[in-house]
Amino acid sequence: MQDIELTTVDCADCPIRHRAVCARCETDELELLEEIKYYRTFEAGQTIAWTGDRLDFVATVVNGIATLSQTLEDGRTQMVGLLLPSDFMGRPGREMASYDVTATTEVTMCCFRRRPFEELMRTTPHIAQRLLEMTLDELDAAREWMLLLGRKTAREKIASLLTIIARRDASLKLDKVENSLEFDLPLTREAMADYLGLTLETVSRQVSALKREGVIELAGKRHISVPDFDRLLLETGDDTDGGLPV
Amino acid sequence: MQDIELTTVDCADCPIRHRAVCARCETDELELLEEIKYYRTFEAGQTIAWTGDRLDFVATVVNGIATLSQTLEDGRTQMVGLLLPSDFMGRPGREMASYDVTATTEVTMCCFRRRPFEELMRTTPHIAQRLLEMTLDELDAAREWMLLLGRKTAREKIASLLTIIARRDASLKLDKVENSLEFDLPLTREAMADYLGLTLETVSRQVSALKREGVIELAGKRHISVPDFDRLLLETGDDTDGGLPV
DNA sequence: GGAGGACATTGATTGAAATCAAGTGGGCGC
DNA sequence: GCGCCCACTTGATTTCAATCAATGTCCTCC
Repeated sequence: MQDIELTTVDCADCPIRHRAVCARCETDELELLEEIKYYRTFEAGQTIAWTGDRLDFVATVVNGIATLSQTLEDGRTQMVGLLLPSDFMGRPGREMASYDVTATTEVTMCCFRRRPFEELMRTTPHIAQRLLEMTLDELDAAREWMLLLGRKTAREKIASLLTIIARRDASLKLDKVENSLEFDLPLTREAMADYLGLTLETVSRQVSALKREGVIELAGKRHISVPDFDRLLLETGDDTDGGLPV
Repeated sequence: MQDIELTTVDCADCPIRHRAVCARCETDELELLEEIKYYRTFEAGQTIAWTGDRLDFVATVVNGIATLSQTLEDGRTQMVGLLLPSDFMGRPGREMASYDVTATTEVTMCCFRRRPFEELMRTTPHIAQRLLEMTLDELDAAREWMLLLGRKTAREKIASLLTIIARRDASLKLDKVENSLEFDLPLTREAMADYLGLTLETVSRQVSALKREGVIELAGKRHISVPDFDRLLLETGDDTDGGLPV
């Protein structure tokens, strides 16, 4: 758990200022946060917390990718969440980590000591409001993942994961979602397998199959290009229509 | 969606007063809620909301059981949540239902029109605080379910479901959790299958297998008794130790 | 009391993904 | 440049759960 103390960045210049738990804060509220925040960096592969560890801070991912995962006695593991920039880690009111948290890439986190943060939540409704909103979104995402884990085929799972990564990537780059796009996979085949409830061999086979059939193209192991995004969407098994109101 | 208007019960007499979204409210705050609340009853089997429906209320389950489920284009369905007494339904700030909500038994709900409720959340931090807490708990439950869906065997899934129902039942009855206990299954085999990401035949086979091996005993289709709860726990694949801090 | 239907069990067979087992290929250190 | 390691691919086989197909068992309603 050795890590590097970083120069603290001014909240006003923070790249995720408008999406993180502090999104709704006014300038004066930001100043309060600014006082209790500190940065930490974790290397790729490093464990940020183990299930059951005492965790004295909560944090926002500033950049990099981390995973949340759970493990059964005999070692079977399931990833239960992906922490991307602006995502929040830790639970106010809880002393211990509920999941294993691992840095997939190098990760920088904006940390707050838990006690002062809990106190701020009480006095600053904007923080609690935003956290509720983010938690509700995460719950929706977890439930969508339940549908994938419980009912989708291996091929649909892969297509769904690629879709999600492609969308997120496009939104970060502020590209409009064109029908063709490309991106890098931030996960190993094994991490993909842990996310999708598959084995790494099955992941590899399905990626190969999608490539063979021209749904995706590979450059190296990790760079994917999708010539026809609608075609990929068709492979996810999801409703194709957006589900807009009547 | 036809339903029966019930005589409104005084919040102070409400059986779930201390566990629901209103748990933290003071007497004066309860009075505000009291003004905007109304009861609705849904029959067993009735659909409370379809995904994408406009939903002008949020609600707390007072009694009965309802399910949240999602469906793929071709009809495969996955249950993503179980609403038990005191659980909250609907999302402040969202107009449409995100899931199909179905009454499994007869269900009574304590409803609040969405707009006034959202307004109350803004002015009454105790409600927002409690809702955040409940949402975080649901997120934990959803993630535990992801582990089950992604990595457990059919037998482990059944054992896990029985464990959860047994525990909840014991907590409702205020029994101390003895090593032997009994309860009724509130779900059909099909609903169990939808929850566990299995087919109803597999559910039936695994229940039969656990019975054959003496892990459980059946009286009728739905009444289960567990002679040795630890034995059942062993079948869930979960860590046996409670995961207490070091 | 019997017909009909919903819910459940059980059996036979198939099939998708896991498992077991070699390989391949690229990056890195020496 | 060589070898090694790691991430990944591919192949052969097994296995668990799905699927297809009968029954069985209540329960309700005439």
